[in-house]
Amino acid sequence: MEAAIPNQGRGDAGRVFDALGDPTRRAIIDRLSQGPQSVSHLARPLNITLTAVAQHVAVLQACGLARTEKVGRVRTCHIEEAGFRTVEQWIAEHRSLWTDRLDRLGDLLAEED
Amino acid sequence: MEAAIPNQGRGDAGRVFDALGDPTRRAIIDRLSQGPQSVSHLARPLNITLTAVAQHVAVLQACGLARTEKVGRVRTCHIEEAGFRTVEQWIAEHRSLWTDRLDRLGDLLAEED
DNA sequence: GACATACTGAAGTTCATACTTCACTATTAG
DNA sequence: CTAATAGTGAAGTATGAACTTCAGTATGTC
Repeated sequence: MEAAIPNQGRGDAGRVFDALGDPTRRAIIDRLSQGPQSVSHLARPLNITLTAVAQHVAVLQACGLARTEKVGRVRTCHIEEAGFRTVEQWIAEHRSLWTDRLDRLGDLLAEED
Repeated sequence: MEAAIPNQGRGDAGRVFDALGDPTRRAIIDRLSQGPQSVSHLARPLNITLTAVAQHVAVLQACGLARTEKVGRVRTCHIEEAGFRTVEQWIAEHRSLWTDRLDRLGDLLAEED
Protein backbone atom coordinates (compact mmCIF):
# COMPACT_ATOMS: atom_id res chain seq x y z
CA MET A 1 0.00 0.00 0.00
CA GLU A 2 1.09 3.55 -0.71
CA ALA A 3 2.19 5.50 2.32
CA ALA A 4 -0.38 8.02 3.49
CA ILE A 5 0.71 11.59 2.76
CA PRO A 6 -0.40 13.88 5.55
CA ASN A 7 -1.77 17.29 4.65
CA GLN A 8 -0.83 17.01 1.01
CA GLY A 9 -0.18 20.41 -0.51
CA ARG A 10 -2.97 22.17 1.30
CA GLY A 11 -1.65 25.70 1.35
CA ASP A 12 0.38 25.51 4.55
CA ALA A 13 3.00 28.17 3.84
CA GLY A 14 5.03 27.33 6.95
CA ARG A 15 5.52 23.78 5.76
CA VAL A 16 6.65 24.93 2.32
CA PHE A 17 9.11 27.47 3.71
CA ASP A 18 10.49 24.81 6.03
CA ALA A 19 10.93 22.47 3.10
CA LEU A 20 12.70 25.09 0.96
CA GLY A 21 14.96 26.13 3.83
CA ASP A 22 17.01 22.96 3.39
CA PRO A 23 19.72 23.19 0.71
CA THR A 24 19.50 19.51 -0.21
CA ARG A 25 15.77 19.84 -0.85
CA ARG A 26 16.36 22.94 -2.95
CA ALA A 27 18.90 20.94 -4.94
CA ILE A 28 16.27 18.24 -5.47
CA ILE A 29 13.76 20.83 -6.64
CA ASP A 30 16.42 22.21 -9.02
CA ARG A 31 16.81 18.77 -10.55
CA LEU A 32 13.09 18.07 -10.71
CA SER A 33 12.57 21.38 -12.49
CA GLN A 34 14.48 19.92 -15.43
CA GLY A 35 12.31 16.84 -15.53
CA PRO A 36 11.02 13.85 -13.52
CA GLN A 37 13.57 11.64 -11.78
CA SER A 38 13.58 8.39 -9.83
CA VAL A 39 14.61 8.56 -6.17
CA SER A 40 17.88 6.73 -6.81
CA HIS A 41 18.66 8.95 -9.78
CA LEU A 42 18.11 11.97 -7.52
CA ALA A 43 20.38 10.39 -4.91
CA ARG A 44 23.36 9.84 -7.23
CA PRO A 45 24.96 13.35 -7.22
CA LEU A 46 23.91 14.13 -3.64
CA ASN A 47 26.36 12.67 -1.19
CA ILE A 48 23.80 11.05 1.10
CA THR A 49 22.05 7.71 1.42
CA LEU A 50 19.02 6.71 -0.59
CA THR A 51 17.04 6.63 2.64
CA ALA A 52 17.83 10.28 3.31
CA VAL A 53 16.75 11.25 -0.20
CA ALA A 54 13.50 9.36 0.22
CA GLN A 55 12.88 11.29 3.42
CA HIS A 56 13.49 14.60 1.65
CA VAL A 57 11.15 13.60 -1.16
CA ALA A 58 8.49 12.76 1.42
CA VAL A 59 8.82 16.24 2.89
CA LEU A 60 8.55 17.86 -0.54
CA GLN A 61 5.51 15.78 -1.26
CA ALA A 62 3.83 16.58 2.05
CA CYS A 63 3.98 20.31 1.37
CA GLY A 64 2.93 20.17 -2.28
CA LEU A 65 6.25 20.87 -3.94
CA ALA A 66 6.53 17.39 -5.44
CA ARG A 67 4.35 14.54 -6.57
CA THR A 68 5.46 10.93 -6.89
CA GLU A 69 4.20 7.72 -8.36
CA LYS A 70 5.53 4.25 -8.01
CA VAL A 71 5.67 1.98 -11.03
CA GLY A 72 7.17 -1.41 -10.40
CA ARG A 73 9.97 -0.87 -7.94
CA VAL A 74 10.77 2.66 -9.12
CA ARG A 75 9.30 5.77 -7.54
CA THR A 76 9.34 8.66 -9.98
CA CYS A 77 9.29 12.21 -8.62
CA HIS A 78 7.79 15.18 -10.44
CA ILE A 79 7.64 18.79 -9.52
CA GLU A 80 4.23 19.99 -8.33
CA GLU A 81 2.93 23.49 -8.80
CA ALA A 82 0.76 23.66 -5.66
CA GLY A 83 3.64 24.42 -3.28
CA PHE A 84 4.85 27.21 -5.51
CA ARG A 85 1.40 28.75 -5.62
CA THR A 86 1.22 28.55 -1.82
CA VAL A 87 4.38 30.62 -1.50
CA GLU A 88 3.32 33.13 -4.13
CA GLN A 89 0.01 33.58 -2.39
CA TRP A 90 1.63 34.11 1.01
CA ILE A 91 3.97 36.70 -0.47
CA ALA A 92 1.16 38.46 -2.33
CA GLU A 93 -1.03 38.64 0.78
CA HIS A 94 1.67 40.04 2.98
CA ARG A 95 2.94 42.44 0.42
CA SER A 96 -0.55 43.85 -0.05
CA LEU A 97 -0.93 44.32 3.70
CA TRP A 98 1.88 46.81 3.86
CA THR A 99 1.56 48.39 0.44
CA ASP A 100 -2.08 49.21 1.27
CA ARG A 101 -0.85 50.85 4.42
CA LEU A 102 1.73 52.86 2.46
CA ASP A 103 -1.00 53.86 -0.01
CA ARG A 104 -3.16 55.22 2.80
CA LEU A 105 -0.15 57.07 4.15
CA GLY A 106 0.46 58.51 0.68
CA ASP A 107 -3.16 59.65 0.47
CA LEU A 108 -2.84 61.41 3.80
CA LEU A 109 0.27 63.21 2.65
CA ALA A 110 -1.42 64.19 -0.63
CA GLU A 111 -4.31 65.75 1.29
CA GLU A 112 -1.91 68.07 3.05
CA ASP A 113 -1.76 70.42 0.04
CA MET B 1 28.02 51.02 17.99
CA GLU B 2 25.43 49.36 15.79
CA ALA B 3 25.86 45.62 15.42
CA ALA B 4 27.20 44.59 12.03
CA ILE B 5 24.58 42.85 9.92
CA PRO B 6 26.16 40.06 7.92
CA ASN B 7 25.09 39.54 4.33
CA GLN B 8 22.24 42.00 4.56
CA GLY B 9 19.43 41.10 2.21
CA ARG B 10 21.63 40.04 -0.64
CA GLY B 11 19.36 37.64 -2.50
CA ASP B 12 20.16 34.43 -0.64
CA ALA B 13 16.92 32.52 -1.07
CA GLY B 14 17.97 29.77 1.32
CA ARG B 15 18.39 32.25 4.13
CA VAL B 16 14.98 33.79 3.49
CA PHE B 17 13.22 30.41 3.34
CA ASP B 18 14.95 29.41 6.56
CA ALA B 19 13.78 32.61 8.20
CA LEU B 20 10.19 32.14 7.04
CA GLY B 21 10.14 28.50 8.14
CA ASP B 22 9.87 29.57 11.77
CA PRO B 23 6.29 30.29 12.95
CA THR B 24 7.38 32.96 15.42
CA ARG B 25 9.21 34.86 12.71
CA ARG B 26 6.19 34.59 10.41
CA ALA B 27 4.09 36.02 13.25
CA ILE B 28 6.54 38.91 13.53
CA ILE B 29 6.33 39.52 9.77
CA ASP B 30 2.52 39.47 10.08
CA ARG B 31 2.67 42.20 12.69
CA LEU B 32 5.23 44.27 10.83
CA SER B 33 3.05 44.11 7.71
CA GLN B 34 0.53 46.24 9.59
CA GLY B 35 3.11 48.81 10.52
CA PRO B 36 6.47 49.39 12.27
CA GLN B 37 6.86 48.14 15.82
CA SER B 38 9.44 48.33 18.57
CA VAL B 39 11.09 45.09 19.66
CA SER B 40 9.36 45.10 23.04
CA HIS B 41 6.01 45.83 21.42
CA LEU B 42 6.59 42.84 19.13
CA ALA B 43 7.48 40.74 22.16
CA ARG B 44 4.29 41.46 24.11
CA PRO B 45 1.86 38.95 22.49
CA LEU B 46 4.55 36.35 21.79
CA ASN B 47 5.19 34.23 24.82
CA ILE B 48 8.97 34.47 24.76
CA THR B 49 11.67 36.68 26.20
CA LEU B 50 12.70 40.01 24.74
CA THR B 51 16.10 38.49 24.00
CA ALA B 52 14.53 35.77 21.86
CA VAL B 53 12.53 38.34 19.91
CA ALA B 54 15.64 40.41 19.32
CA GLN B 55 17.34 37.29 17.95
CA HIS B 56 14.44 36.66 15.57
CA VAL B 57 14.52 40.25 14.40
CA ALA B 58 18.25 39.91 13.73
CA VAL B 59 17.56 36.88 11.54
CA LEU B 60 14.83 38.72 9.62
CA GLN B 61 17.17 41.64 9.14
CA ALA B 62 20.07 39.46 7.98
CA CYS B 63 17.99 37.98 5.15
CA GLY B 64 16.37 41.24 4.03
CA LEU B 65 12.86 40.70 5.37
CA ALA B 66 13.13 43.49 7.95
CA ARG B 67 14.97 46.72 8.54
CA THR B 68 15.51 48.33 11.94
CA GLU B 69 16.69 51.62 13.32
CA LYS B 70 17.46 52.58 16.88
CA VAL B 71 16.32 55.91 18.22
CA GLY B 72 17.15 56.57 21.84
CA ARG B 73 16.72 53.25 23.60
CA VAL B 74 14.01 51.98 21.23
CA ARG B 75 14.74 49.85 18.18
CA THR B 76 11.95 50.14 15.65
CA CYS B 77 11.43 47.33 13.15
CA HIS B 78 10.00 47.80 9.67
CA ILE B 79 9.23 45.33 6.97
CA GLU B 80 11.68 45.28 4.08
CA GLU B 81 10.77 44.40 0.53
CA ALA B 82 14.13 42.89 -0.51
CA GLY B 83 13.50 39.51 1.12
CA PHE B 84 10.12 39.24 -0.55
CA ARG B 85 11.63 39.98 -3.93
CA THR B 86 14.27 37.33 -3.34
CA VAL B 87 11.59 34.70 -2.82
CA GLU B 88 9.50 35.83 -5.79
CA GLN B 89 12.56 35.70 -7.99
CA TRP B 90 13.49 32.18 -6.87
CA ILE B 91 9.95 30.99 -7.51
CA ALA B 92 9.81 32.67 -10.91
CA GLU B 93 13.12 31.18 -12.01
CA HIS B 94 12.22 27.66 -11.00
CA ARG B 95 8.72 27.84 -12.35
CA SER B 96 10.06 28.93 -15.73
CA LEU B 97 12.49 26.01 -15.77
CA TRP B 98 9.74 23.46 -15.81
CA THR B 99 7.09 25.38 -17.73
CA ASP B 100 9.63 25.84 -20.54
CA ARG B 101 10.13 22.11 -20.50
CA LEU B 102 6.38 21.53 -20.66
CA ASP B 103 6.15 24.01 -23.54
CA ARG B 104 8.76 22.08 -25.53
CA LEU B 105 6.87 18.89 -24.76
CA GLY B 106 3.68 20.53 -25.99
CA ASP B 107 5.42 21.61 -29.21
CA LEU B 108 6.58 18.06 -29.81
CA LEU B 109 3.08 16.73 -29.34
CA ALA B 110 1.69 19.40 -31.67
CA GLU B 111 4.11 18.37 -34.40
CA GLU B 112 2.70 14.86 -34.33
CA ASP B 113 -0.31 15.86 -36.44
C1' DG C 1 15.93 -20.76 -9.09
C1' DA C 2 19.75 -17.01 -7.56
C1' DC C 3 21.21 -12.27 -7.61
C1' DA C 4 20.75 -7.40 -8.12
C1' DT C 5 18.07 -3.30 -7.91
C1' DA C 6 14.93 0.12 -5.83
C1' DC C 7 13.05 1.19 -2.36
C1' DT C 8 10.72 1.11 2.81
C1' DG C 9 10.56 1.19 8.11
C1' DA C 10 12.39 1.47 12.47
C1' DA C 11 15.64 3.12 15.45
C1' DG C 12 19.85 5.56 16.85
C1' DT C 13 23.32 9.64 16.55
C1' DT C 14 24.64 14.20 16.05
C1' DC C 15 24.37 18.91 15.22
C1' DA C 16 21.74 23.35 14.62
C1' DT C 17 18.87 26.62 16.51
C1' DA C 18 15.15 28.37 19.36
C1' DC C 19 15.03 29.45 23.63
C1' DT C 20 16.60 30.59 28.36
C1' DT C 21 19.14 33.15 32.23
C1' DC C 22 22.01 36.56 33.98
C1' DA C 23 24.77 40.53 33.88
C1' DC C 24 25.30 44.65 31.64
C1' DT C 25 24.71 49.40 29.15
C1' DA C 26 22.04 53.18 27.50
C1' DT C 27 18.12 56.20 27.78
C1' DT C 28 13.98 58.31 29.82
C1' DA C 29 10.78 59.54 33.85
C1' DG C 30 9.84 61.22 38.39
C1' DC D 1 19.63 61.95 42.12
C1' DT D 2 16.85 57.10 41.93
C1' DA D 3 14.03 53.97 39.43
C1' DA D 4 12.11 52.07 35.48
C1' DT D 5 12.35 50.94 30.62
C1' DA D 6 14.50 49.07 26.28
C1' DG D 7 17.68 46.73 24.61
C1' DT D 8 22.55 44.03 24.12
C1' DG D 9 26.05 40.11 24.81
C1' DA D 10 27.64 35.94 26.32
C1' DA D 11 26.83 31.47 27.63
C1' DG D 12 24.14 27.31 28.46
C1' DT D 13 20.16 23.86 27.53
C1' DA D 14 17.30 21.07 24.95
C1' DT D 15 14.37 19.73 21.31
C1' DG D 16 13.96 18.70 16.47
C1' DA D 17 15.52 17.35 12.18
C1' DA D 18 18.99 15.67 8.95
C1' DC D 19 21.37 11.96 8.57
C1' DT D 20 22.97 7.15 9.42
C1' DT D 21 22.70 1.95 9.77
C1' DC D 22 20.51 -2.20 9.30
C1' DA D 23 17.09 -5.35 8.22
C1' DG D 24 13.30 -6.10 5.43
C1' DT D 25 10.03 -6.27 0.99
C1' DA D 26 8.95 -6.07 -3.78
C1' DT D 27 10.39 -6.15 -8.49
C1' DG D 28 13.25 -7.08 -12.34
C1' DT D 29 17.26 -9.92 -14.67
C1' DC D 30 19.95 -14.01 -15.85
